Amino acid sequence: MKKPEGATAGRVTIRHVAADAEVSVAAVSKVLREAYGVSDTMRTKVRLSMAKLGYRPHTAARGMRGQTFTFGLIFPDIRNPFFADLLHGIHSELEPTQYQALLGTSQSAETIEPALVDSMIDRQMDGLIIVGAIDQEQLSQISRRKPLVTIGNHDPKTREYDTVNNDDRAAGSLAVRHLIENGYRKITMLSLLAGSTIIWERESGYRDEMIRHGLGSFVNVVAGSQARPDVQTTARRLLEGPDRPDAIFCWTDFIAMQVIGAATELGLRVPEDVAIVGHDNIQDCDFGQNSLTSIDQSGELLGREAARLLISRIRGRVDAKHFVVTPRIVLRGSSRFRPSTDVVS
Amino acid sequence: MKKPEGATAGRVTIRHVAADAEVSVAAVSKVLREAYGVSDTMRTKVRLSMAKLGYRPHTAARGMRGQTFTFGLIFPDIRNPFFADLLHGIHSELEPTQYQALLGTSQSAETIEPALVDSMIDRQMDGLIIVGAIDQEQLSQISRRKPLVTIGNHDPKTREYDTVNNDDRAAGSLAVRHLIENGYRKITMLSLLAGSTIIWERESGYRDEMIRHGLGSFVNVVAGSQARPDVQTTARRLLEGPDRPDAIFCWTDFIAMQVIGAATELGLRVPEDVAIVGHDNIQDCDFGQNSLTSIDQSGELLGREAARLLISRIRGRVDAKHFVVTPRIVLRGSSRFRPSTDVVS
DNA sequence: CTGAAAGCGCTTACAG
DNA sequence: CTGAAAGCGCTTACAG
Repeated sequence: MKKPEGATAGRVTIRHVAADAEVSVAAVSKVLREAYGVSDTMRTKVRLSMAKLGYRPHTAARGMRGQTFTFGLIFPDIRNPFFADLLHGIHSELEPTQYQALLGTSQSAETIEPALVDSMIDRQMDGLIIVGAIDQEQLSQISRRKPLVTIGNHDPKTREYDTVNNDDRAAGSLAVRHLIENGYRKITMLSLLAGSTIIWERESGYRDEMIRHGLGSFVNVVAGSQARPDVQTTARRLLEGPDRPDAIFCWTDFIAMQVIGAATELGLRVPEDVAIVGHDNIQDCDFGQNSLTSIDQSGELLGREAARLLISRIRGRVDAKHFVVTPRIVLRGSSRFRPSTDVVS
Repeated sequence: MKKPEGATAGRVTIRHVAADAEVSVAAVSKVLREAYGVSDTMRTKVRLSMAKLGYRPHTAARGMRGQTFTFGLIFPDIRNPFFADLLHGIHSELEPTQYQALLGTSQSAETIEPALVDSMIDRQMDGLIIVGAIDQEQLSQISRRKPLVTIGNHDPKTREYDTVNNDDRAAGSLAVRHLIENGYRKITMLSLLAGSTIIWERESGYRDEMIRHGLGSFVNVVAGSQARPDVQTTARRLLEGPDRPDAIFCWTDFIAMQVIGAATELGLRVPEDVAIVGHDNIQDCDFGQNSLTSIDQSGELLGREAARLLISRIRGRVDAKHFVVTPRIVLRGSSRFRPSTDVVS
């Protein structure tokens, strides 16, 4: 009585249902899977017995032969609040289905651990959604083993898996255009070292837009790590340097917040002395006293779409889909005013 | 070739390992489980073959008879950033083990859906960690089916499951004591409607400490929902009312941030006109321009401890453990100054 | 349309 | 210490 109960103690199985409905075990299985070739009468009988006995399918047993109805989610890091939006989107898409998501996160924000992928495959996930930086070769290998959808990995040519992305190039342009319209010129981009395709896209969007406006000589991409102390150092160097930018476009809000913090500590006013634009439009952007202009890429939408694609892929689709969502900019206090310019003009 | 591969295509099983090591299937299973009664020679042989063949245990198959090595995590809502801390703690504790966590979240922040619990049980989770409000009767039922640890549910008398908690009573006291020391008197608590044990504890900590300092007549607990519009309404009513409190202790940072936002919009200065203290000490407390005094309950520590308890419970412990962590207060700008008092004294 | 039987990859008594 | 065999709860050809 004190012993842990066996996994199957008292469990109602399809065998019980079959007996109760006076049909074969195979018939029950077919009803369960909504498979072809069951008469209406039989289906009704079986459904009735299932309800009556409170039958619940045993996922592990199903997983032995078929599907586990479980998706593996691989996130690089849960602490970036943007991922909460993604997760929310995935969950809401899955909610009406029988699928559920298993989330695994790396301890490091920089890479995806192969061990995590293996562990998901061991657990017979029906499919995988991988978020973040991981090399194409690895993805290609994974896709041969499991249906795969990536988020935040631009690879529009691949035919092996689906991709879901923000139009990151447009995001870079959007940030620059907004800043220019508000009179900023010396616009620096704070980017990520050891970046991924999304970073490169954002960088080139930034660069192209600067050049388009004749500001090629101000193009300056400073790349650092995501570690908090590093960000502080980089931000301070940038803000205290002889040639302080008048605006900084940060590759993610998380970093932008820290840059604002550093600027404030240095006695600089945002946006009067330096404007800041972030990316992701996380909830914190207008939380408390924060007011950060940011590019919204709708994590929720990206998550929903990824879940949708994975389901359709599991259902048999084999051609690759590449979903891109167009970002929009959300204007807030961190970039709104440009007094010096206003005064001049 | 275009068909989805069977779950077991080309898989290396214990049968292959057994053949390669020239031992029985049962022997391989024993080595795998580090079970009793295998000679060193045999263990070595088997391990060698496992490595050589790249054997990986099939979780679903193990789940049919024994453990799945997977924990089910049930969170009320992923969007409160405090949960990221919990998750992080759980993950870091599990990392060196063979256990993995499956996270399920409710769409509603208020309650745990029973369907979620069922789904976890169907998936043969070895144990469950449930975070947040859920009634004791339901918990008691669940604990009869699965090893269970709760976080954020005070029930020190139960013998059926483990609990991991912040000392929420101390938290309430701590907030009040700090505010009083800084000269605040009219301290209101913003609490949660349809609360849980943690809320009640915080409320009584607040109340007791107020009374202890002879401020019983200022005791005022205002309870609202977590929905954003509601919070705005409640905050505004409180701040615009005839009898504005000079300090507000909010049951969670998430709410505190919104109260600060509302105060700022109303032209009130924080902390000069009204001090704010939150609870959870989430990362956002000193993110960007935020500077929120908050009670730190170390989500990471709570998460780690919950994971540790669940493992030991699965390993056979049957007596209930109740872990309580003592909170500390982290002082920041939102409650630091009390000019009017300073001037008077 | 319906069902008997084999089998998925493990674990667990049980016998040697 | 070691292994043969039954069985966990399903699904999947296959035969009727």
